This record gives sequence, C-alpha cells and structure tokens, in this order.
Amino acid sequence: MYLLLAVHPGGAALQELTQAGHTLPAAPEPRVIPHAQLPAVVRELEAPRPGGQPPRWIWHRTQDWYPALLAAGVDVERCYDVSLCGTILAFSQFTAHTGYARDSYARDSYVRDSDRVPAEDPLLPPRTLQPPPPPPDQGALFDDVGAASAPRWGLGELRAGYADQQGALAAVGTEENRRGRLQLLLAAESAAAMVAAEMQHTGVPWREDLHQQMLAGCLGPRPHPGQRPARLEALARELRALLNSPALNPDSPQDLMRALHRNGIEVKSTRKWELRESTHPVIAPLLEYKKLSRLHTANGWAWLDAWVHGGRFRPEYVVGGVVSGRWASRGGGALQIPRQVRGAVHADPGHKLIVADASQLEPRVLVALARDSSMAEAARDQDLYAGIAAKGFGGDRAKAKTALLGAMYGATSGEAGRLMPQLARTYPRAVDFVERAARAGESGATVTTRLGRSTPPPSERWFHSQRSATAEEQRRAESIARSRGRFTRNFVVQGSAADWAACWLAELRRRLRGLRGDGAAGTGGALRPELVFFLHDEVMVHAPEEAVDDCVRAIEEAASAAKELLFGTIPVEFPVSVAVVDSYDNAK
DNA sequence: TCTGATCGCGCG
DNA sequence: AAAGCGCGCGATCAGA
Repeated sequence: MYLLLAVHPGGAALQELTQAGHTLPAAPEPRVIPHAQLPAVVRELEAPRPGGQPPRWIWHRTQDWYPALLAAGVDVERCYDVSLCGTILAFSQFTAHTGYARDSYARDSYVRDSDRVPAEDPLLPPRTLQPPPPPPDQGALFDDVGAASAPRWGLGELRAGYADQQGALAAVGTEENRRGRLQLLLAAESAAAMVAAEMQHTGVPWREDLHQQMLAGCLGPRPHPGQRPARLEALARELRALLNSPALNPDSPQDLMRALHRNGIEVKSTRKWELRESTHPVIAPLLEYKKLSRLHTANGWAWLDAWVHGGRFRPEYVVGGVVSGRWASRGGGALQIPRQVRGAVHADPGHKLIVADASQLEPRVLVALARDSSMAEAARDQDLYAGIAAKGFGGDRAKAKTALLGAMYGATSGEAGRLMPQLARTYPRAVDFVERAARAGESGATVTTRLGRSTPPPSERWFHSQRSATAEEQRRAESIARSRGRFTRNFVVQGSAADWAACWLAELRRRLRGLRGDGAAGTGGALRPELVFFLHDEVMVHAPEEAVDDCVRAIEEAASAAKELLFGTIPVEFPVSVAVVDSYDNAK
C-alpha cells in the first residue's frame, strides 16, 4: 500500500494508492487530517495487520514530515522521499535519456542550485546538490515565518512528481540490472532520510560531566566569556617570551608567522605539519597551544552549551548533502567528533555502545567495481593493505597503503605518485578503473556509482576554460580539467562506498526494528536498541546489554546483505569490525 | 560595522 | 604556481 502525504489547507492531505507507477490511478478525494491528529492517524495505519505489509509513505521531504511524527512518538517503517530521489534521478546517467532531468528543472517548485558555479573556488565543481536550508531551530526568531521547515508540496505536485519519477525509473534499461540498482538506491536513500531524522531525534548519548572534567583537566577552570582559559593564557605568555614578541596573538596566523620569521624560523605557513620540521624550542609549546586552542574553540564549554542538552548531542544530518552521496551535517560538527572528546560519548546505565566500522571500505569497493581478481585475492585478508603488500610491494604495508590511496585520490607527485607504476603492474584492472574515471572527468563526461548516482556536469568554468586561446589560458584549462579528473576518479569509489553504506544502514535499520519486542514499544525507545550515529563507514548502536548479541549479529548480517545487493556474489569480503564498549574512546 | 574570503584543523 | 578526494566550523583579516 502506498500513501501520499502532502500539504493541504487546514492540515495534511492523505491519499491511498492502490498501485504505484508512472500512471497513477484516479484517486478519491483525499482525507484531510488536522495536524494535531496526524500522528494518531499515522500510528493507526502503521499498526501491524495480519498478512499485510506496512505502507510506504510518499512525501516530498522526510525532513518536513518525520521529525514531528517522531516527536509525537510515532515512527514509520518505509517511505519514499520524492525530493532526495528526484535529485538522484535528475543527474543519474541511467535516466539521462528519459528527459526527467529537463522536465524536473522546468518544475519551478523543484529547487536546485547544483549548476551554480561556486564563486570561491574556480577549480572545484559544485559541491552541494541542494541549497542550504534555513538555519536550525532558532526558537522565536522564525516564529513569524513558521514555514522555515514546513512541508511545501500539495497533493497535485506530489502526485505529479512521484509519477514522473516512476516513469523515469520504468524507462531505465534492465541490462546489468540497472533499473533494479537505481530502485535500490532510491529505497536506500529514503531509508537513510528516516535514519537521519531518527538519529537526530534520539541524539548521541553524551556525558556532559565527563566532557567538563576533560576540559578542566586540559584547559583549567571555565573562563569568563571572551577570555582564554588559564592553561592557554600561560602558554601564550610562554610563546611571547620565547619569540620576544610581547604583543603576539598566537591565534593570528599572520602575526604568528611574522614572529616566527623574526626568530629565524623560516616557515611558509603556520600549519602544524610544517612547524614540526623545525627544532626551535618554541615549537613544542606552540603545537601544544594550537591543540588546546582547537579543543577550546571547537569542542569547549561554548560547544557544550550550544549542542548538548539532556544528556544528548543532537546534530542535524544532511542526507545527500555531498555529491558522492555521503551525508553532510550542520551544527556542532557532528561528523568531526575529535578523538579527544570521544570519552564523553557514553552508554546509559544497563546499556552498551556498539561501534562498528567497515574496514578499508573504499579500496574493497574499488576491487569489486573493477572486478580485479588478483586484488580480490589479496583482499581476502582481514587486512587488505597487508594482502596487497604481500603481492607487489615486498610486504611493505605502508607503501601498499600509500599507493592505493594515491590511486583513489589521483596523486601525481611525492611517494604516492612514484608508487603508481608499481601498483599498476601488479593490479592493472583496479588502476585502469580509476584512470578511466579520471580521463572521463577531464574530458567533461559524467561518471556514475554502482547504484546509479552520477556526478553533476562540469562547472561553467570548466566549459569556459575549454575555449582558451593563449598558452596561459591553456595551462589553466588543463589544471581545471585535471582537477575535475581527480574529482571523478574519487567519485566512483567514494560514491559507491556511500551506496554500500546506505544499504548497510537501511538493512541494519530493518533488522533492529525486527528486534523490538512488543513489550518495549510503548516506552519511548529507552529500552530498545537505537541507531545513534553514522559516519560514512561507521555506525553506532546504543543498546540494552541483553540485546547486544542480537545487534552485533544484525550489523554483520546487514553488511553482507549490502555487499550482495550491490555486487551480487563476488569473491570480495566487506568485513566489519565491531567493538562493544561503554565509551566511544574505547572503540578501535 | 558588517560580510565574505582565507587559514587552519577536525573527521572519513 | 601547483595541487591526492570529500566535508564543517571558528578566528582572523580585508574590503565595503
């Protein structure tokens, strides 16, 4: 059963579809449901019924509808996010012949700014597929607007948008199961949108007291606003003395660089890797200052005040926020929780954190994409890099890793660049695969992930540079082309890894829901396993101790299901490493 | 005084 | 000038 949910004057419009496809059956008048009653109606429709599958909710944006339902204690099993799926379909090479992209561009309510050239960096292609939504909840500031994150599509638009998408999907050829793969991607992306909303609702369990203890230990007591913590102030004094610069502000790169130069330390920047080259006595306290200053500004007391409430860190996740299909986040630096503060991520009493990550996901994805059987054999090892090193690199693991990463990122110089021929000799198929993606990107072509997510077309700047006349412009054009080549080279690997991760997440969500007993259903979630964090190739489940074994099994089963869904039966493993811990810093 | 770019660093 | 990929964020700095 498919249920369309759209905006309607006075509430929400709900319409049932008896069949879903590109021609939607004539439908009866929709049910109009006042907003206050929507959660109860959804709960009723989600209730298990004998022999029946749960409905699939079709809505414009999961972010518009789902948070309020979750807040009312209602969750749903399946959905179809027309906005996210529309973005995939508008760019996918699998649907390029269908005209869907062109038609959807014409639909003015379909907002996208992906073909806008970023003004700040002429070398880079556009990075985001959607315009940044309004800032996260700022309380009363936006009350008069009220529509900052309100649903936008009425039933007519929703029906038309959904039908167009189903039409495009139906027109995808079945060779190599392209249609099936794209359909899988749409389902996984929609599931990811639900997971993101659920994780945001649940939050990462965060022990504010432990965090504050750590801050006090590293920085001293909490300073007054605008002042440096005691430990930082002491280090700043030491730096000023050592550099004979009484007015030095170590937070200013310019100021700092001048002071370093005055003391004969000839650095070209104040980055820490460059500072480490010098042996001057000021370097050690300077690096210490930088480290603590970063802690204070990025994850200090102000961060705690802003982002942690009621023992939970609730960042906003942006599904599809990266062109490759990775998630982005907004607020609190959710995808950059430093190792230094991970001790504050702590399970509730009677619970454990299950932290699982897909080891060496991207190189394994490359092996599978390229069907490189010699590399597959080497990757049979739990440690892929060691396996690669054993054949082709004389057992030197570090070299093998550098070479493989270099191949995926497009290294041309340094050690990684020098190792490329060596890698290509032993593993020609894998190297050829990324090389072809790079050459396609350089020439302006689109590349596509395993499940059918494609790069946007080259930037206006790329097209413009093609018409270069002078030698100078020519060099510039080549630089722009190489830059796009590195992007597309990496896109096929990073994006296919994101395909895999989305399937992993979706499969895991389904299994975790299957673990919920009826008994715990009404307890608001406190007594059942919950996905609380996802980071590219890593998931965290917060689970009651008695559910840990089942959760670990679910994580592992979901990983092998994801591999099967993407690649079928192939001799490549995607092992996950699982840690059951009280505190995040004990994982890995 | 405000705004947008740049530097630098955290994560994968 | 050349440059291994993808992000978010805070402080500083330059320019309006």
